[in-house]
Amino acid sequence: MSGQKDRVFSTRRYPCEECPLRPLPLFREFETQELAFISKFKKGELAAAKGATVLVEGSHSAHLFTVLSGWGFRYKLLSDGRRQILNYVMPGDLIGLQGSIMGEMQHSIEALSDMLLCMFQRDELPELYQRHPELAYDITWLASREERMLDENLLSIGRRSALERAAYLIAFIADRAVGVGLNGKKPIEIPITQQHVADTLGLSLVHTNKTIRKLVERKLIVWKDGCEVTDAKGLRQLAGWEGLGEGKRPLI
Amino acid sequence: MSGQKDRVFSTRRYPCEECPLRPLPLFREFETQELAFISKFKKGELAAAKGATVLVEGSHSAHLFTVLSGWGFRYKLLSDGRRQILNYVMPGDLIGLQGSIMGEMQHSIEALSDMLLCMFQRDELPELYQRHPELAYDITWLASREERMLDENLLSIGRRSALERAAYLIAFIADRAVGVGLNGKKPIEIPITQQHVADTLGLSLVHTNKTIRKLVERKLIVWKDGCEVTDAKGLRQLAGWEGLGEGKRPLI
DNA sequence: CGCGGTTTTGAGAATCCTCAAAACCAGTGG
DNA sequence: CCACTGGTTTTGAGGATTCTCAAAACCGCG
Repeated sequence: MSGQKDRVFSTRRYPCEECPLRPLPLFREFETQELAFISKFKKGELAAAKGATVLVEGSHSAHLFTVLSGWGFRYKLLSDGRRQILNYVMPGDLIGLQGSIMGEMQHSIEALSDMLLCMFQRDELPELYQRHPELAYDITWLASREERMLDENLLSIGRRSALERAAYLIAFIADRAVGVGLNGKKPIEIPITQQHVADTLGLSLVHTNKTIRKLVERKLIVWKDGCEVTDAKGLRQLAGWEGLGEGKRPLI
Repeated sequence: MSGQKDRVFSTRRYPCEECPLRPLPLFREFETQELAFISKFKKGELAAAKGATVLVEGSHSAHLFTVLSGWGFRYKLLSDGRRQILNYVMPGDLIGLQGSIMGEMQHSIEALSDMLLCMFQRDELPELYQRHPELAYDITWLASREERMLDENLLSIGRRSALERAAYLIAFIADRAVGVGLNGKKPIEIPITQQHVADTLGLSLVHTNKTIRKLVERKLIVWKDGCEVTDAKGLRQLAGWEGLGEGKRPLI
């Protein structure tokens, strides 16, 4: 289900000044000075292969990361192996902050596809707070955003039916994905298995399969090596969800 | 289920220097200088009566708060009225941060008991970030902590059985409550109804009742005008939960 | 061709839900 | 003091949802 190995550290820099993400309309403009600091803050890049564990629960990783490309997911395990996926991570997301701020990681992160990550040094975070209050504010902003997403997910798992839950999940991921330009072609393709969906929704694999089948019958999605979203509006409608309508956001 | 009214603003100050919470062993020591700033940051106090809505989803409240005394809960509603309680708030918790950082509140907060809240001005937050990086860091710390609690709750709702879920919830609340000295007598008394438990666990009221009854039969709790925890260890064991074992934490 | 991972299907069982009504209890007004 | 009220807890019963177990189908890959 996961591999610890497959990690490749590359010191070769993807210079922040030529960041492929930053030009996207989703992200706010940054001062040259801020950019310079971030560039200095960045210690290198980490390539994680599909299936690799990027961060492990219980560890005290010295790093935190911003996703440059690829997909991943955050999860927790119960002692008997039951798994709950907490959220998905995609380009622009800051990961490992919890561990950096509070010490120990309380969740794991696994790569859903090959990923490229910007690496930052945990112990330089205080310096960032000292010297760049706006960036500090941005980090809090990102933490609040994660909290907001978790609130939504909790609402969904707690109070929506299986079908609504599935529709919400896919609509939610699709919405985020288009924001960061992950839809190369028209329909967004989400590289997940039905086991991931089950572990996200808190359902069994069998029932998840039957639920997804209903979404396919309704022509809201196509399932083919992952999920292709064909009718995002229909999904939102089924879930009774407005969409996340985010404005500009920071990118560390 | 809630009342918008019952809010009493009192300008009378509970001076930060005589904060009843700060001396607790749970909270980290603060520099005189930091304390002075917080004291200036604090604009007054808000008394919320039991059942009052402290913050409403969709609003752009000009304030954020730290709970001085009393209990409350954060929740979200689906358009048809289904309610999900996201977390409980108790003394020392900072609330309304999401709204302050990101603009609009995306959840509501209701008082479970009479509450007393320290009021801060949202638009002075940037100044705090400018002038007191350590406090800024503390705020991020608190946001990360909330995220961590949500992760745990999500795991619980998604992957634990009804009985385990109930045990976890009560053990979790109890653990937090003893930390902030909410157990006047021996057994911790949690001022919630079974409807609250149901809306937290994502269960129906009827099934919640039957589940709680099992906990009572096992002599883990007593239900009498709310929940009295008689065997916290037993609850943790049933839930397969370690406890939160928090170290020192900040108090804004 | 065989293998492992993923999806699909069937069937019976457990969990959890809804509906409905009663019991209980503190507070209120007559 | 008592009847009434509203909120909360309890109980019963049938039904829907979701689960587990088991097996087959499918599919890319070596």
